[in-house]
Amino acid sequence: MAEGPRKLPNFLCFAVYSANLAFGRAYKPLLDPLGLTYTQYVALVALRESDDQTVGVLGEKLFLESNTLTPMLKKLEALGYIQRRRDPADERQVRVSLTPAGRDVVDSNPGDALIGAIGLGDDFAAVQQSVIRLRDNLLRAGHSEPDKS
Amino acid sequence: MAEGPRKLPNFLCFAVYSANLAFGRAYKPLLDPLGLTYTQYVALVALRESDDQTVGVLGEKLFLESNTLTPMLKKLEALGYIQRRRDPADERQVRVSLTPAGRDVVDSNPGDALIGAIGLGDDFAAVQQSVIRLRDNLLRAGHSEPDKS
DNA sequence: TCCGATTTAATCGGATACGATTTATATTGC
DNA sequence: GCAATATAAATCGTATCCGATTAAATCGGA
Repeated sequence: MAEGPRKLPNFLCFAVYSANLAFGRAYKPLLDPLGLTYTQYVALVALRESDDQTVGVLGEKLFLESNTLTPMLKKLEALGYIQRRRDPADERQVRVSLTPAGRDVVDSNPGDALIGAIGLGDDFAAVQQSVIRLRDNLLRAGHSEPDKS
Repeated sequence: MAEGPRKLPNFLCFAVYSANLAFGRAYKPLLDPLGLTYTQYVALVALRESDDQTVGVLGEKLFLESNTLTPMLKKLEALGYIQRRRDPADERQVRVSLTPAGRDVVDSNPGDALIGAIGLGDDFAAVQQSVIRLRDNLLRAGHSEPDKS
């Protein structure tokens, strides 16, 4: 996981870990006035894509499962930003949708205030693609690793 | 925070967020046999750099504070991987060092098993530097933002 | 000296993550 | 049609994160 000397700054995993912390802290002053946490905001962005998503489908997009999502979605419902209801056609599933208030909040794009702070310039898209590729490679490796051939 | 259409895959923050989740999941099978979590392992790497670091100095390296570190360090101490003791010259500070067992664990470089899974090839160093730059820019923006001139 | 301000770590409460289990519903095989 | 299986979400316990507060020790100025 590290290239040169085995110190923290040479660990790619630590760069990603600490960058994630930094994003959370940068978003906080933007989201606090809305009563939202960073993760809750990300969930609202995912919910903007379509109405009546199941918890499972939402979890695939967010790389989370119901153990994490259920409490968060209940909180977002209590805040009035989403609606949750059992699917009448399959009572096992819960369908989640933005309320008008939730759509207003997410459509205000509070993260735009950070675009200047990122400071990657023309590299923005390239870095984003690399991080996504890294993520997908790691997840793929994890899925197929239990293969002890 | 997003460039093109405002969907989750276009958010750099989400790429970083989900890549961090992916790292944690990729590390888990490597660290479970050692009884370590991902964050605990990162702390051990930071502790390898020098003996008798204070909680505060360690927190600067990890971008964490005592509210997060203290419970984690107590756990690492209970596992026998580190030693904690009050500094006799300044009883406010706690000095932390790896035990021989802790040094053995971290020197085994368990993360090396992931180098192949990352799959960034020659871009490894460039991506790492970009993510670090991104992190530092975000943190800098947060520190000076409370300036209401 | 001595008392207020500062510093350091620890504590506390709320919000994720996540493995493991549970509950409720749906599907399948016979 | 019904028991066995499978699936979806929820629940539970543990471990981070983090804002806010607390406790203890040190420092500093009059």
